[in-house]
Formats: sequence, structure tokens, C-alpha cells
Amino acid sequence: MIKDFECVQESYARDLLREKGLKSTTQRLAVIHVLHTSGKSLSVGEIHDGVKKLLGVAGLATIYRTLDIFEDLGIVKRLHFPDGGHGYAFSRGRHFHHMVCVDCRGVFDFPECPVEWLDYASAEKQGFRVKDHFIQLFGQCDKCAEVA
Amino acid sequence: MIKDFECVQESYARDLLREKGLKSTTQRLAVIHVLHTSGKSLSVGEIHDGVKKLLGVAGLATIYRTLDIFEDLGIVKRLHFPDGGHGYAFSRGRHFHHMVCVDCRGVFDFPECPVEWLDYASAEKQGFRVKDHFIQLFGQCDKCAEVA
DNA sequence: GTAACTGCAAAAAATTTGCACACTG
DNA sequence: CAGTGTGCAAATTTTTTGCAGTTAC
Repeated sequence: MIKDFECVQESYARDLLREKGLKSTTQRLAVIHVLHTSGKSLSVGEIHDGVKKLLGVAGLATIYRTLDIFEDLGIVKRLHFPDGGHGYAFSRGRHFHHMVCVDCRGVFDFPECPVEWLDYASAEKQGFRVKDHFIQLFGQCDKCAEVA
Repeated sequence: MIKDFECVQESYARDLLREKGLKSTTQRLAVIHVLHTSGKSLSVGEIHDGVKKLLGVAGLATIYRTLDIFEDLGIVKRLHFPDGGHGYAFSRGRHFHHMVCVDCRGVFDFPECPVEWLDYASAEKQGFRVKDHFIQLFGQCDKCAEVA
């Protein structure tokens, strides 16, 4: 087992996994470590590479399975990019929204949820009951703005 | 050329295509027809099947290319579903938001844009300039609510 | 006419599955 | 030690590409 993994997300993940009777394996913690040190959203391939660098070997299938679990647990969120691609990033929970820098794919919390402020009058007028939503903001972060 | 294609989206698409120097081919109009008659979001495969039924033959590659173009033009929007899948539906423009019924994948307009009501104070506090956003609401439509 | 398009078949990319072995709790 | 999880390789699924032959304008 590799030391130096400690971060908020790790202990949180350990707890959630334990609650569900799932195991905190080296590979799962490595995925967390990779996401943590990158500080941005990563593609499946990038996560796979990071875990391989950390552990020597890692099956791509394990990465997929791990990300599925983490997404269910709300630790991680699948983000969609304007170019059609997608990636994964930490999330503070299933119902948090994120801002993504289109240049570096860095991820920032977006604390407000504008949808909650909204009454669903127009939705109900169409006979639609809103149960959940997905929001993602695109833009440019500080650092990428400087470079440009 | 197949008759009976006429719908708002068709003439709109024809105009946009012409503006860009692109051609209103039978296949492109067929994609519009299929989306129009379905009245909901469809997977690439479903669109392909629909076009094949209409034209006899249709290359899958053409469907992909057509959807890419239509998405660029803002006629069509790629929607993401909670199960990880995705599909395409008509959009009134690049910046419209939609509600998707998780049962039938029907798509409804969501006229308000809650994000526009929002000041980006918290975003700017983090040094982030918001430039665009993606919103999708999930829920249940009238008909699916009755059945359930 | 001629550029833009198409279908096809092959290639590439992305994701899933089955299974024998390994590790966590 | 029991059941969960892993790596691997193969299977599947999804998307892209190159090209010779069409078609819209």
C-alpha cells in the first residue's frame, strides 16, 4: 500500500465504501490520488496512466469499474465537454455543480444552484415534473486567462 | 426526394445549411424527419434505423456527420442521460435548455434560463469567467406519470 | 460542372465481459 | 477464509476515416 494518499476525498471515500460493504483497495485509492494531485478533470485514459505510474500495473477495466462506483457514491462526477468528450472530476456530492475551464479542464465548485431558485411553473404547464438536473458551466480560469 | 418532410425544423435547417454553403441532401432532411416524427430524443442507432426505413439505405457514417453539422448549426442538441448514454433532439438554438423524461426520453423546452438570472459573483471570486453553460432537467412527463 | 456528400468497408477508439488468481476486512 | 476485487485478453460497441462513385446547386 502506498503512503501519502491522504486527502479529504480519501477518507470520505473510505467511509462511503465501508458503508456499502465495498473494499478500499489500492487501486481505488490510487484513482483518488490521481484525481487529487491533478486538480482537474481527467479522461479515463489519463486516470489509467496516472494509476499505472503509481502502481506499476493497472487494468483499464478496473478504472472503469472504479469510476462507476465513485460516480454512484457521488465522489466523482462525469463531466461533458463542448467538443463531445467527457472526463471525471471530484464532486462534493451527487448534486453539486461545476465550472470547467475549457482550456485546462480545471474544475471549480459552483456553490449556488440556480435551478433551486426557480419555480417550475413553466415545466408544470407542460405536464412535466422536474426531479433532477444537470448543470455545468464553461469558461476560463485565472491562469488560462493570463496566458491567452 | 421524399415529399411530406415539411416541418418548421426543415425549413430552418435548409436556410442554415444554405447560409453555410452546405447542401440540403435527402439524408440530412431524413434525419430531420425522423427526429420530427419521433417527438423525442433518439440515439444515433435509432436515427440510423429511422433513416434506413425511410430511404432504404443509409450509411451510419453519414448519420454521425449529419448530427455533427446539425449540432454546430444549433438545430440539434446532444443530450446526456443519467445512465451514461446520450441521444440527440431538436433544439430551438444553441442556447436552449431541455427537460428530458427519464422514462420515454421525450424532450420538452425549458424556456427560462436560470443561469442568466444569476450573478457570477462566486465564480469571479474564484477567478473564473463563465462563458457558456449546459443545463438539462430530468423528470417525468404527463403520459409516463399516468402509466406509473 | 464541380464542390460537397454519400455509402461502404476498414480502422480506430471506447467500453464491457469472463475468468483465474489475489487481496481486504 | 470468504467474498470482493483485480488484471488480462477477448468480445462488443461506438465513432472515425479514406475513397470511389453521386448528387445538389
